[in-house]
Amino acid sequence: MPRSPAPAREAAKKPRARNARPKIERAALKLFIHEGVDAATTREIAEQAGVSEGALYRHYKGKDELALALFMETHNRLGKMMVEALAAEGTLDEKVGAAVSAYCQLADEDFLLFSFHLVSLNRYLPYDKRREDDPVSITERVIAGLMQDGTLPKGDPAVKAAMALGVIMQAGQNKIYNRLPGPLSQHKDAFTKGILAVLYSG
Amino acid sequence: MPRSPAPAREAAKKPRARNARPKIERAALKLFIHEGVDAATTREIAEQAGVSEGALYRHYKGKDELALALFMETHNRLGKMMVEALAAEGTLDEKVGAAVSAYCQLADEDFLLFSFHLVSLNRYLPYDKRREDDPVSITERVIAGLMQDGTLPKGDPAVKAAMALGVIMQAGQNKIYNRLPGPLSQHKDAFTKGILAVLYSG
DNA sequence: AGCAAACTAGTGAGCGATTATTCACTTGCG
DNA sequence: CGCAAGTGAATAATCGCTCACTAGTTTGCT
Repeated sequence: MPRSPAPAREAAKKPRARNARPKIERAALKLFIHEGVDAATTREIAEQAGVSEGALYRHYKGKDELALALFMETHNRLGKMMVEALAAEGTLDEKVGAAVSAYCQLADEDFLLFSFHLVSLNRYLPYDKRREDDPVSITERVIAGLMQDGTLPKGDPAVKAAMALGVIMQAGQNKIYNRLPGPLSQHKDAFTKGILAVLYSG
Repeated sequence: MPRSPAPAREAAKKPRARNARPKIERAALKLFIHEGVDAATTREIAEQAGVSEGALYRHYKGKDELALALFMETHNRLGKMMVEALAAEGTLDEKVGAAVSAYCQLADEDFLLFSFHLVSLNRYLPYDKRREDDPVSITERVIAGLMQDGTLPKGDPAVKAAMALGVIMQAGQNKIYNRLPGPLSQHKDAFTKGILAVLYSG
């Protein structure tokens, strides 16, 4: 008659995981970034997290919802940041400096989360339905205003916005490819000067 | 006794497709761009191309090889272009102007192929093993040289290269999102001025 | 405090659905 | 005729997700 548990001998039962949610999120981020959301399987995520597969579904409806939530976490913070930095009092140079600093800080604070946002923009940007306070639209409107009042040379605000954002976003991309060692903040002065140079060009 | 074909009556047999390869490539590009390589199924590609599923395997080993081939087609042309434009005789302004013109022309000539390259850089760049004449390395080396001889202010060539490339690459991205109507060439002067402004900044 | 019911969170085998790829066959051009 | 190209049903493998179960913690009642 086997006494029910009998934990004495035999391959010491694996202890049950605790606090699975953050483990899942970190593991998912790594796999999503390096393999892509579709290629990363729920089994891989669970294994990498040291958690069972079912645990994912206690916290998220499914893999897609997990990925979208991780994206939106950064995306929403980024939108707020941009509004705050650009709406503050001060010269254009100060505003750009503030926005760049905030962006670099976000990146250095949690580079995995930041990287996933950057490499997933293509896939998830359409989910940002607001079209009002998304980073690109904000930038465009600020630039259009500055062209009106003569601070910046006239031109196409959409083109200027793309170029200005490209200066720092491409730097982020290259950091993901390990082409820029060290924290992003290290280069914030270079980014600020570069963006301002683009803005005043024309 | 049924005569073998008997094509007379009954739902006029669908005519066999011809020249399947280019049809498959165009269909695949559209689906790869808008759904991603993993999400686009071989069935969808075949249907969109008006071709049977098996046809794909007459020309490619599989879906992944097809995607990589489409990426490399643009990637190799881009590498050659950069080398030609930047190695030519002339001032820095002329070189940048030439590179920008070539890039815009590539984009406008076949925007699907160009778009797929741009949105897939993350996935396929690691396949570019050369590390010698890939666009980013080329740019870095040119910039490093110009810093040496005093044409450009001293600084980190990797950062400058990222910022300069970002100016035009982000514009390409935004065109994919329909934020920049019309051909990219239309803005080549703005891109050239923006890139030069970044290069000289510091 | 003592105790058990209720609840929360983790488990992992298994299911249904989907997918990339194969292959025996067909077509039609040169 | 011979071969390159196209067909599509069949297949084997994989994957996301469900579910019945369980461990550990909190709650509520006496």
